[in-house]
Amino acid sequence: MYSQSEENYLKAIFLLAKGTNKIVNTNQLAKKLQTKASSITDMVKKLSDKDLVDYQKYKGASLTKGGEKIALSILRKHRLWETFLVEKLNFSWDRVHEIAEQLEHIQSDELVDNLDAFLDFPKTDPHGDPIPDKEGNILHRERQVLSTLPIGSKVVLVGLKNSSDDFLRYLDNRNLSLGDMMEIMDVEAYDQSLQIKKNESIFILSESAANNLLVKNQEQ
Amino acid sequence: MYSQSEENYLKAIFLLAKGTNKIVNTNQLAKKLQTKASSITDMVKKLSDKDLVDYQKYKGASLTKGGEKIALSILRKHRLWETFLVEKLNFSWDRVHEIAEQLEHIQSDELVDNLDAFLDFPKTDPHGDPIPDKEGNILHRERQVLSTLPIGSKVVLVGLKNSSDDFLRYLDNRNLSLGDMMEIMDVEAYDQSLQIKKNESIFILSESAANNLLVKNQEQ
DNA sequence: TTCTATTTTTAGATAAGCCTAAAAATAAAC
DNA sequence: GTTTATTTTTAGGCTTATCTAAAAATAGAA
Repeated sequence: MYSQSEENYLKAIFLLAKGTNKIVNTNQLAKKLQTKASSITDMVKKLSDKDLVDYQKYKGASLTKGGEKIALSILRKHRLWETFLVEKLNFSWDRVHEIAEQLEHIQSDELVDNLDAFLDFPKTDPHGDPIPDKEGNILHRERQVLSTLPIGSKVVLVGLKNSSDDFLRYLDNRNLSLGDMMEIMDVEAYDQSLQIKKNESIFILSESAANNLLVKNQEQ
Repeated sequence: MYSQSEENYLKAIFLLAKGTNKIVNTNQLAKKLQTKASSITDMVKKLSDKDLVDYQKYKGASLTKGGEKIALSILRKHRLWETFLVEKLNFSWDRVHEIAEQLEHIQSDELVDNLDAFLDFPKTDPHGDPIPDKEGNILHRERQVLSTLPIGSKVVLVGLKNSSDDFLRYLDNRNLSLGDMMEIMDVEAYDQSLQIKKNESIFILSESAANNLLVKNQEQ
């Protein structure tokens, strides 16, 4: 099939384009893939020859239908494995990314389907990101960035814009997990920090944290 | 750490030497690894430089302590994953080898330990082969080849000398699984086939099948 | 023991995926 | 609208793991 490298490039393009067909440029990819710009050019050309990306010299690359299909299947595997690691093997959510980066390249449709069933067909991974189904359909739930909401909003934490290990541990230290109910009590005019009420206790979130938390209304 | 190829070579040497420190020769390895003899020579030299095998030109290779340690850790992962696939993901025992060949190369000690615990520290894999522990200790259970036992022996099926998919399906078709109690009723002088009683029903096993079945006495 | 057959090694080549350094194209600044 | 800075591509090289074909060593047969 496709090599691990090819799969990683396709996934990176997908994630940088955020699911749209936006063009992703060489330097962005080099940064994401921790490699040199010249390596990106080489591989993107190769992927273009295989009709997995559309590539225009000096402009950048975007996924074709075929490339997107592969990217979605890798993402599906990554997120299913992350779910497995957290739910079945008791990993904390900040320890699973690296291992899932390896597991996502295991080739066996039957394995993925059986894993999906074993996990009872989860819709999102431990970080709240949607898991594409077998056909590559991905659920886009209504999600808003916490920092954009007005005082008085009652919300549920459903996802993270940024899932860096540091941020995940920051949330752990504040006892914040997906599914938590919260209310915005106040916003500090000076630094945009938020006063949050959760289970009758009140704590402070920095602006930057609030920029990375995705929530939905409690009523929905 | 070590590349997938290196790991595969070390595992192949271990399996061909059957756990002893016997010397394995180039052609054997080439056949096992589905590659050319010249490739074997190249890699074995490389492993020798890294002190993972002892290599003598034109003689063959055997594992050093260090090489054996790695081989055992790969074998441990392979057999744990096979157990996972059969027990948790409902794979049949003839479909797991190929997938475990991929999974055995995933690098994470924590993953292996957590998987081991999740499976409740199994001692053998679905084919009856012993699973090395974390330190590389491997349990050698008393196991005898069925065809070597006398008429009247009452035994339990505990392992397979040969785990080819064809043989596994042969056993499935005869409803034979590990743990089954059997009694040798008769041996045909002409072709050494065995008359076996299991749960009050009688069936015939060919000599070649009996050569590949490992059993222990029921009393043990 | 000498000749033949088999096994193993060497030498040189290839493909994938990466690199560095230099050249070319594009974007930004004045 | 030049000039300067940045981005991207090209050219050539390296490493890993493989291969083929030829040479060397070992094993088997007469």
